[in-house]
Amino acid sequence: MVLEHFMVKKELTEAEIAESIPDLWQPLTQQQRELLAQNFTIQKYKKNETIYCEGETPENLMCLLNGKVKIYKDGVGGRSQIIRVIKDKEYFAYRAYFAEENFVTAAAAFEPCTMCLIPMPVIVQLIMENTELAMFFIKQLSKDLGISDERTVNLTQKHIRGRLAESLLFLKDTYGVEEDQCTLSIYLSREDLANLSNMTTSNAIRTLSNFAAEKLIIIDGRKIKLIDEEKLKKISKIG
Amino acid sequence: MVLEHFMVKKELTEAEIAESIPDLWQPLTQQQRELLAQNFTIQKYKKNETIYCEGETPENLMCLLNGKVKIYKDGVGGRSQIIRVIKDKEYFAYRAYFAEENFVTAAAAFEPCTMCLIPMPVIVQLIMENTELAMFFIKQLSKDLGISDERTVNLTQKHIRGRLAESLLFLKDTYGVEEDQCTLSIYLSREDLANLSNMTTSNAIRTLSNFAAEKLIIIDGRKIKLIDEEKLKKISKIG
DNA sequence: CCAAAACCATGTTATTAAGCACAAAGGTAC
DNA sequence: GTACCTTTGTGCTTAATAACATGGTTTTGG
Repeated sequence: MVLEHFMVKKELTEAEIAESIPDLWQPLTQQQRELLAQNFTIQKYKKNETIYCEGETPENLMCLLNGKVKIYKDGVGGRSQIIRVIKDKEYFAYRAYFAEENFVTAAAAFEPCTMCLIPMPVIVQLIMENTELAMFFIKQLSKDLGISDERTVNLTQKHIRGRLAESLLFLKDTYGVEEDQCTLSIYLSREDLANLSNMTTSNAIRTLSNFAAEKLIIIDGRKIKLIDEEKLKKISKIG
Repeated sequence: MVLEHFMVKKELTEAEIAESIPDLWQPLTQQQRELLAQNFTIQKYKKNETIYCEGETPENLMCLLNGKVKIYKDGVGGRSQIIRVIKDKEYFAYRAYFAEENFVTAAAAFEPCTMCLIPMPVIVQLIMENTELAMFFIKQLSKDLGISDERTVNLTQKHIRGRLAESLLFLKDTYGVEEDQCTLSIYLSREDLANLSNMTTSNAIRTLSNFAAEKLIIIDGRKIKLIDEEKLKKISKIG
């Protein structure tokens, strides 16, 4: 599947760039900002399009400007596991470069996405020149590692209901809700929900139906309303 | 359980320090080395002693000089999960400080251990002054994050035999073997082996016995000899 | 619009792993 | 040495989850 991207090396104003990637931009000197602006590319992806694959060599840091992205890993027997999800203004695709590895995960767009790309060598040069930027990445990686360790335990020790409840709450935290304050803003397939919660698609469907029967949620196709969040938290906590 | 440590702020020679923590030492200027040497403490822990607990506030970077350490997390229902293990010359206990969190894991000594402690504020100061050191931590965190992501999928998707086989091979890779080239250098309880492989102690015992019956390993108490490593790799791979 | 494909739902069965009970072996303290 | 506690080993039972089968429903693409 070969797909065309809009690959735009457009002359964005510095103000536009600054707003897109404030965490990266703010610590930089004027000279460093110019270097960054010269190496700043915008790229768009369609819904469900693959962004990168396991085994590929990382080249660019990516920052999601808008849309929703999943980072996942294909495990044994065709089962896929969603490792984390990316939302607006989050950076990704840089870990493997820093570790001097190829990607161990893949990334795909849940929805149409716009992101900006910056070549990793430029990022490394900026880190070398700018201590504050280095600390930004150290902090980001440290947080992600903590989350990953936490996730390992949650996915392995909690039971199905606990894992699904946790995923629903996680999706609310990450992508938020619509105007009614309870409909999740992301509409996932049952399969993605299963891959996020480490279970088979059948079990995601079944457990979701059970939650609906227990009036914890209301489901309408892919639209999910969280009704009894307290109860969901309890289910998530006890596993 | 309150225990006394040997807390030695001894005047180690610079050569001794350089040998203990080469990755940290090598990039530093003479002035930075002096700062580090002034803030360098040696501490010893007994077998099975707790090094830090979940929820505590991190204060020091630790480098294991000799011994073996487990980083683990207590999950639901008293089950414990070993997240990673530390060997000679590896750094740990710094992630939470960088992330500005309390520890989300705990650490304990598998065996009698000696380590050195360096206050995290000193480390941060050195990182701010020394780009090469910053890159060292970025790389280390990036590698650990990749390992953690990999581990999440292995622990969730592989079956019991695959997970145990993987743990045995992992222990060989990490801590090595004795002179006979096949006896694992680390003698773990069945419970630790279970916690490393995400299974109950009963299942670790049972599966280990099965491996022995299949002549893949020889067990003699806690001593484990890997006999048919190829077969173990195959079991680990197919899950 | 229609056909094909993908997705959702539900029931049934099979497999896997956990839980429990108990006995034997090994270590440790006194 | 003896008593006690921890660890290891085994068998059996039960619970949890995956796998499979089938039918309905929605979405997609021409």
